[in-house]
Amino acid sequence: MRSCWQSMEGVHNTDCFSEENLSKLKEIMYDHKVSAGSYLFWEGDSADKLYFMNQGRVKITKTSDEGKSFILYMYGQGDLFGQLDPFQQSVHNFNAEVMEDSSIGIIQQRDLETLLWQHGDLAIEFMKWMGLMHRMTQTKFRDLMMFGKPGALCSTLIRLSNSYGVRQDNQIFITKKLTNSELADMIGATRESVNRMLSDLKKLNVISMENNNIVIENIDYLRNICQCENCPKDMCRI
Amino acid sequence: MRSCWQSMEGVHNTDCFSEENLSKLKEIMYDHKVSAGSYLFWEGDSADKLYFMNQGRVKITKTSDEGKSFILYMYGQGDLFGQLDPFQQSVHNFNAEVMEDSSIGIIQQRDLETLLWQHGDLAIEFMKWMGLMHRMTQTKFRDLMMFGKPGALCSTLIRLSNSYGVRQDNQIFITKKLTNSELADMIGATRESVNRMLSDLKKLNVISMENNNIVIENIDYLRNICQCENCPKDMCRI
DNA sequence: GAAGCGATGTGATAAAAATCACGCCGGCGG
DNA sequence: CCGCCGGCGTGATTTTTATCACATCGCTTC
Repeated sequence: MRSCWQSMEGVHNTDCFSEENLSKLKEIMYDHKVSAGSYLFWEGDSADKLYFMNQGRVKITKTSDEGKSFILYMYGQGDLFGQLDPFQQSVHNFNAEVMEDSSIGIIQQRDLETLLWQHGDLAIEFMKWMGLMHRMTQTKFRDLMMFGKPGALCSTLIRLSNSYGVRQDNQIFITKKLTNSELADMIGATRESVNRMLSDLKKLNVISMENNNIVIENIDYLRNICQCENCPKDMCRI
Repeated sequence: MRSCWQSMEGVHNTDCFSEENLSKLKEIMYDHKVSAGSYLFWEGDSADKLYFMNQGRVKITKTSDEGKSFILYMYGQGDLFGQLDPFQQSVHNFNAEVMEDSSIGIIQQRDLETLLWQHGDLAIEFMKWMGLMHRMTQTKFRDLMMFGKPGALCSTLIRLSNSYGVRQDNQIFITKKLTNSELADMIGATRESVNRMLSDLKKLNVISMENNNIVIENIDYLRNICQCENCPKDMCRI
């Protein structure tokens, strides 16, 4: 029962899997509890696992020599991720930092490979999923490169609304708190710049704050800034 | 016979395929000649083909409302590309513009799907390839976001050297001519900025020009600027 | 060989974004 | 209740990058 709060979730990055195949994947998972601040993997670690978020939040990051960090993705409940190359021994290029105490299902590469060999239709859905994730990366790349920092921020707010938004009337509540520094690291800007851009958006009544959560009041304004093309919601994510 | 010119090519984005499987793919291709300036597909077109470059060059681009354009990829001989989601009806987010008269093998989605169903090992190699392409996008994304425009340019020069470089002694000749505007569109900068950055690199003897081709004289300098981690060459491409 | 054209080179200036330097607020632990 | 700390807000300044405005160069074309 949803009452007046209609969640925009239910859109996950695993929507390309059938119920049946998703549960096949779940059968080969081993559940782990991991606590905020720990790391699932570090760059350089061998990439031989997939991760499924039952609960919690994880960010995929990269840190430069000077200590600046960049958040490539943020994953929440229902998301599947990992450096995704089945049948390949490769190495992580990014870090996976646990942001909140989380419950995560871990799939071993060899178990996945066995399953993919056994079930052709799962293999096909897996390819769909890989393709979807790649397109997500590509469209984010475009948004962050082409429209300046304001465009990058607006794109990120729209993506947050698809990943974590709950709609009420014409407002969208972003149900995860994010610091300005985190937002900055998601778009390759500084905390101060993000702060000023958010202030401007507040002045224009494009967004507002409700006990430290961002509320989107005018998503069309955001869409306009980053020339949003209304991509499918399972692709336009954080 | 290579004599003193040792090509760095032979590294292609299809290296994850076995000879046998690559020739299976070639069997279902239909060869087309396309001329410079034409488009293989436009954003919005349905994405139901794969393309294999026999000869020539294609760039994948996006144009903003104000007319600025961004080059996401450039593909040359031996490269396979396309919006890559088998078993999915999706739509292109980018344009594919033919840069030189080209000979391109086109694979229809349904032919690919049949082949993938028939040959499990090809499906597996196809997944490897998809994963490799995604990692290429991710690492480029990182390079272009984290190290300023000079870092983005240096990363691009390194990637060009992996895609089109020929090594002689300590020099690497980039065998494709690129205008400063093209370089600019690859890194989200302006022609003038690229021009000034290239001038600086020339003054430092990091690069030189040999009849309008870039020659890399000191790749370590470039690596340092973009904190290059010496990723596998089949991943670190344009 | 003059005109036209696309590409390069470069100064001057403007805009965008980062950096530096604080003050402030709210929660938390002693 | 006080001190501390992490996060926020905001001016002033600097750095980075884009914009504008031309000059030049090499090539093609008539």
